[in-house]
Amino acid sequence: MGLRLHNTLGRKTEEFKPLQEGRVGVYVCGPTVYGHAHLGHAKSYVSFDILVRYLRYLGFAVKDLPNFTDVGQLTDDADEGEDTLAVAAIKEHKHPMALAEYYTASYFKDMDELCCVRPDISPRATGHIPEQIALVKTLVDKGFAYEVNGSVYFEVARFPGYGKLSGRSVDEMQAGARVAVSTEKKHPADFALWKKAEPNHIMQWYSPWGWGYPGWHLECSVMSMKYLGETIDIHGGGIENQFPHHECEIAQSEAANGVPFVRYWLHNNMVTVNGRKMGKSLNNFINLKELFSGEHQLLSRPYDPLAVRQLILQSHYRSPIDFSDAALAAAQSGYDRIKDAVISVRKQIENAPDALACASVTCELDSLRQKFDEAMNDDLNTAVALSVIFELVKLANRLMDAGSATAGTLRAIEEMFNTLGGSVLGIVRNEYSQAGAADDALLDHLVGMMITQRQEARANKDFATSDAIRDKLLAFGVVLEDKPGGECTWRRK
RNA sequence: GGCGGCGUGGCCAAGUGGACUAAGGCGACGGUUUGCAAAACCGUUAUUCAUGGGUUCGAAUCCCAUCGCCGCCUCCA
Repeated sequence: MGLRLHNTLGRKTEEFKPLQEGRVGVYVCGPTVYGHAHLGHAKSYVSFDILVRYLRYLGFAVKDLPNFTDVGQLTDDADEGEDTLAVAAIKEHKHPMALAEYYTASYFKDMDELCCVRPDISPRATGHIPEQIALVKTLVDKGFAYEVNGSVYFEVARFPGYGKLSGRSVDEMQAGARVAVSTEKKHPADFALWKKAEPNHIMQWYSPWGWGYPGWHLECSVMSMKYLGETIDIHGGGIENQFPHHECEIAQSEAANGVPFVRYWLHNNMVTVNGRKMGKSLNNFINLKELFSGEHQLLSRPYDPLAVRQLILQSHYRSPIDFSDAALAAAQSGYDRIKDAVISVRKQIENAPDALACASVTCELDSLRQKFDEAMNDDLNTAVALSVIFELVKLANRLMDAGSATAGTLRAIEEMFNTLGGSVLGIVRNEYSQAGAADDALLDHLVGMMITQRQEARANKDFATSDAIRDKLLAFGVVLEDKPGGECTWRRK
């Protein structure tokens, strides 16, 4: 059985078959760059990073396309709606484009820390204004949209499929409408394709309807169409965007093109912090820089970015995840265990007897890989896939404890760590800054001197001195470990 | 008001009709090792899956009810 994905359109887990054999286009709704990336971004983009990595592991040529929203989206549907980017720009006394640039760089830095692979293309909304205008024109020409007073609205009543993704009907929404209805619209559910700009609006472009700026949902339709085609394989995003954002994307795209817009809709669930929705006003808002530095009142310590990644992978992307200091600490411990095992395996390869891999181990590795593939094929069950990595850790440690592993065996294990833990899950690095590494040569010598002193003290049964040396080094983050043969090794804490 | 989801050991979490006498991680406890540690390994840690009914030969998994929690419906991942 190949890869099966849960398709929000239809709410079923289906066999994944791309439109073109061997090639997959993935569009992911990216961030609005008016602030630093936070835990929610981490969950979403790690989830879709895993999708892309796994598709590549399966041999697909993947075109990966998360966008940046750098023209502010409206905060509400009314005429006086404010533009989030413009509001942030005014607060920070910067041009919106400078702001977008700054936070785009910040976003990439954080995603690099989380080991998310860089996208093939990161299209910006402001770079696609002519295309957006063209799409609005098409929709007007085809009778799906109407102009009122310099703004253009999509007429939902003309598109019968509206609501098929989110399972809502236009009538229900009208009944539950909490937003003041714009007087310009024919129907409350109609949404803006193009908005007329007031003279003081900073970001505006000239269009057939006068000066204005694009509506909320247009960029995703336009950019996915431009780079991936009229029908795309996979569109991902946060579950909160299911409605109205994705529903509107479908309406615009399908009305304009007359073909299905997206074949598989994937939505990741939300994060909570200590069991509550994360929000700026709730005093539980944690961004990634705070998480990595530990500088936040809800955190007891800094966390390794990959420990955060591991925590995300420990639950399913469609389940909500609760971030708490305890959960992060537990993930950090587990992550350290994997990291230590990988480092040990790599170190031991040089000293191990030079012989081929042991057949029984090869056999065990095969079954682990099979278990891993089955888990990932089942709608990207990373929790089970990660458990395979822990089984690999146990196997590796057991073999190293026994001291009989050949270089071939250890290389086979390392290869599994690199492929499954590294290439697919992204929690195993190619290199760790550790004892013996080139950039640590000086440190290795210095710690080596301390170890020699301590060994002398131990030989004289001067344990007060030997323990003092160990404690002092620990205070600097250097852990000493005595091995059975009397040898002592060190590692970073 | 409408829509959706969740409740599994001390904590996180997978499993969603039979191989479940419930994976994995964290933690705790005991053992091996150690001068003592650390790390690693071995073992123990849920007869039970919010509660009460029901369907079934069989239910953590399906149905109904009750309680509790969360999210979306407004820019948001």
